[in-house]
Amino acid sequence: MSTNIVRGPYKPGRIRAQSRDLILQAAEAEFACHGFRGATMQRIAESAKVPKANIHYYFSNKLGLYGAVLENTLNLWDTVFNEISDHDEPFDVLSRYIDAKMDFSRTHPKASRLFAKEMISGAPHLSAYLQQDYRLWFKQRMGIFESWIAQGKMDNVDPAHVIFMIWASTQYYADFEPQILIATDTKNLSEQAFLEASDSIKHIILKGCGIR
Amino acid sequence: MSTNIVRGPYKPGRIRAQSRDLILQAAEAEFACHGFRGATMQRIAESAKVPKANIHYYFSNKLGLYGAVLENTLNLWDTVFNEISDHDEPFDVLSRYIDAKMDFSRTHPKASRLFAKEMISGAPHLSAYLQQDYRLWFKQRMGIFESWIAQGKMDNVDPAHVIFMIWASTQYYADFEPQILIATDTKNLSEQAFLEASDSIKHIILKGCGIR
DNA sequence: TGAAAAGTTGACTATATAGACAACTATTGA
DNA sequence: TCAATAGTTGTCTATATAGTCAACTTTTCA
Repeated sequence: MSTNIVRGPYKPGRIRAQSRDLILQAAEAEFACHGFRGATMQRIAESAKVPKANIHYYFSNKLGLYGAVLENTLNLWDTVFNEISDHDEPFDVLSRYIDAKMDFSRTHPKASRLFAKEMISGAPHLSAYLQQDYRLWFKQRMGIFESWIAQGKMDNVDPAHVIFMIWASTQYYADFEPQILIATDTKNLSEQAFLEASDSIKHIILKGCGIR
Repeated sequence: MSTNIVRGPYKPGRIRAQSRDLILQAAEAEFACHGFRGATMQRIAESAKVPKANIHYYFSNKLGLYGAVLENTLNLWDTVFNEISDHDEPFDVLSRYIDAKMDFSRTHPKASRLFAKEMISGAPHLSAYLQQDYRLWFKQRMGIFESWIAQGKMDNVDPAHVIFMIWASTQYYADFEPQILIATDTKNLSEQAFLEASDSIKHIILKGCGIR
């Protein structure tokens, strides 16, 4: 006797590759929370509400999925930070940059955490991507800072450390949210809280670098 | 015919629980790199150069081992930061605190990363530990800052954000080392590099808060 | 309209992993 | 001295996981 296989309902009509996005979103959350090795395809599938086999229809394997998520995240990163225009005055440029980074932490905490996990793990999958463009971007910004210092527009502080402080301080509100919530005894970080944090960081960085 | 089991050499004479420390160290590195779920007992065993079964002799299970590593790390944390004495002058107190945190990042990067991974994952195993003492410590420090502000010894910046900036900036040099190495195009962070970073952070934080 | 392509699905397989276990060796201490 | 205890080790088992597969349904387009 041949047993007819009983299946769940076939879900049609998702416009082309909508499933792909569902999977990418679920994967982003799962990888951000548990890292590459800690994440499981099963949990990603459940979270995306698709069968696990469906993931393998869209992505070659776990590493391929992870790569796609990382690429997605880096693109997001770029589009946000390319909007920063090169004003001449350090006060304006840094104010805008800090606001933009802080806004990114608020609106894309999972992307920030994914990036952080990858870095803490030694950036095994990311280092290839970053080698080229990243250093160039960094060197250019360093140059701008140095010209500001030469023009007496800011104190003689190593620009690298200034940039690291900005990155560290702004990403902290996304990556270490639990620590902040515990310390401040609150349930979640409001948009208001982010704005206040942004103001404090701007005050300290700008004044601390002697920029006015 | 009974086959005699061939075994590797029995390694005797390790003074009591020396193996335990070997395992704890290996586990710290593995958990710091891959997180709780991404770490495997097999890799920890290989890294510690003991058979996997030996781990289960000292620790009940994977979660027990993780808990022991976390507890170890937290104790380390405490002993380092309890050395900070309560000077009256904010300049001295914050200078010493930043130096101490920075030194911790340099000498215990794995502990810092383990802590970071746990936080980014939502602190599932840690939140219970932190609830009690942590908030108290934080509130006390906040109070000190507020008295400084009232005495006109520093600008009126929300103390919470100042503390977060210090934590973020100092931990960054341990947690995001790969990013720093890529950006600055260097092989590793020397003690000299840490000292320079510490000086930059102190300059910006102290001046930025109007402390002199 | 109908065959081919695109997309979905449950079941399956091979492997990796956490943990249990029994057999062993060294150490202790009465 | 010798039995009890502490510590070490290879093997085994149950389960979890990544990835495969063939059967299915819908969509596309000539």
